[in-house]
Amino acid sequence: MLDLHYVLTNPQKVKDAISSKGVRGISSSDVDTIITLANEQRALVTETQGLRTRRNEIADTIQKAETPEEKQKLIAEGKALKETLQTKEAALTTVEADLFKLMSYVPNVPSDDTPIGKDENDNVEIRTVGEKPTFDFPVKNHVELLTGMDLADFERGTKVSGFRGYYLKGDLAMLHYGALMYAFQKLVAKGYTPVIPPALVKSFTLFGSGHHPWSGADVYEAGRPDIDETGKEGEVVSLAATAEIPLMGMYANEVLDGSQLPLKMVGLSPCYRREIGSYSKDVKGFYRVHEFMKIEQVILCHADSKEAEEMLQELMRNSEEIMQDFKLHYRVLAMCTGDMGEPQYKKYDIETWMPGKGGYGETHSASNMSDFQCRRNNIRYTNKDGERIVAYSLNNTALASPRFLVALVENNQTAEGHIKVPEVLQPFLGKDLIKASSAP
RNA sequence: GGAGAGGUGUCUGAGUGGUCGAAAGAGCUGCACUCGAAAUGCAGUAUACGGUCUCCGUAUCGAGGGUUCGAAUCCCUCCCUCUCCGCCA
Repeated sequence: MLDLHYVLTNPQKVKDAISSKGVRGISSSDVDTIITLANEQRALVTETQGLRTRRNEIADTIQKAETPEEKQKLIAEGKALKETLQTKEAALTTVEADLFKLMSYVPNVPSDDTPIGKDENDNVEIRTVGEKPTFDFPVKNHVELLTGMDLADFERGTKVSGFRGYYLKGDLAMLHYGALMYAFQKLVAKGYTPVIPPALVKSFTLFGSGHHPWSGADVYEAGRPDIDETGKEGEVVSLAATAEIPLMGMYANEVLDGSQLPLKMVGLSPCYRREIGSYSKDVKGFYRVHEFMKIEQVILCHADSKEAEEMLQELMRNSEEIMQDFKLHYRVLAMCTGDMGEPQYKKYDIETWMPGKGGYGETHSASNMSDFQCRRNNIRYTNKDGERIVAYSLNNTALASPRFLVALVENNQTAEGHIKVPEVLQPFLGKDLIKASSAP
């Protein structure tokens, strides 16, 4: 959510953001509606407050009334005033609801250094790190490789879980958790607070993170646990698509001590995505699945664009180090306006080389949200002067598995059909090579 | 799943229709006293919003709705917490 005052004073920037991001659910002309509604809202607030002032005066003087006639007169005025007030309050409620609905669709305004563009083709490559590996034998994609080694089972995964279901087995299961643990430990060593957050979350958290209202159907609704005998349903909880959601919700409606910021967290959680808009995309293998594990970094920092930029670069360094530790080749892209999503102020993706498809695949996504999420979640901090300021938030993937395994196993396959284990992960498996015959 | 108790400011805790944004105590801040500290005394100490913005107003006593000229207080619905029993990884 943007600050209403910002929208009122920078309508053109907001309109530009709506069109350059291609935001759903709102058009540039709605910004003018917002301005109109905001003016109406303020007028109605002033008016209702005046009416309430008079109501309170009446209530105050009514007992001091000298004569019954005077008292009756005041009661009559109070009754009439109550009706007027109710009408005005109803009007105000409507205006505020309309205003809130439009405001909830207003995207964040992208940073000045964000490339303007329509879709992923307009993203800008910032750097590449490492070398594309060369193979003197025909490379297999991870599906062929892992199915052949009996380390992954997509057929039974689909039998049990449905479309995009999978099993990780044997050394691959160990590699999965070993890599996650490696990344988790690395971030903890860097001073990030490790957090295992709930994956079942209330709706406000999805609004707070900026997933709602745009992502609606892509979120699994996990049910209504407090359904009663009359069939009346309680509050819906959803399966979080990322730990970012519960980690942002964690401090909702709280005022933090400014001297404690930046607050750095690393969350490990299962993630659930319906992938509604991606039915026909990446249907094979681990690249796009409905449930996976992810280690996510989240930072809450001061409302300072310089500090936020430093934090974004730190988040990038952390994730890149992990990829470098795994000896994987990747590139960093600056996301263009059309590909960055509504809540983002600035966003980078890391795409890792995947020999099986002969191309890069997104493995990390880093965002500076400015105060967009914190305003929706009402997360503030007190500064040195005791003022309450809406905080800034940032996040980046540390490691998402099994997607990253696509890159890891494909890049480390050998002519003999084995998979080399990166040195840093060897302690988790107790071996440096996963042999084709080693799977049960 | 069964039974009971309760949700008031930073905390403890009074308050059962108007004089209550809310007693009292604690805490915190400032001042005084002191070589300094403790103790003591005095004063201040919620948040959000609106305005004619060093001041005034409005709202907030778990949330929402209702009754009333007027609600922390009465009524309804919901949420949450705690205790005991049962079940359970």
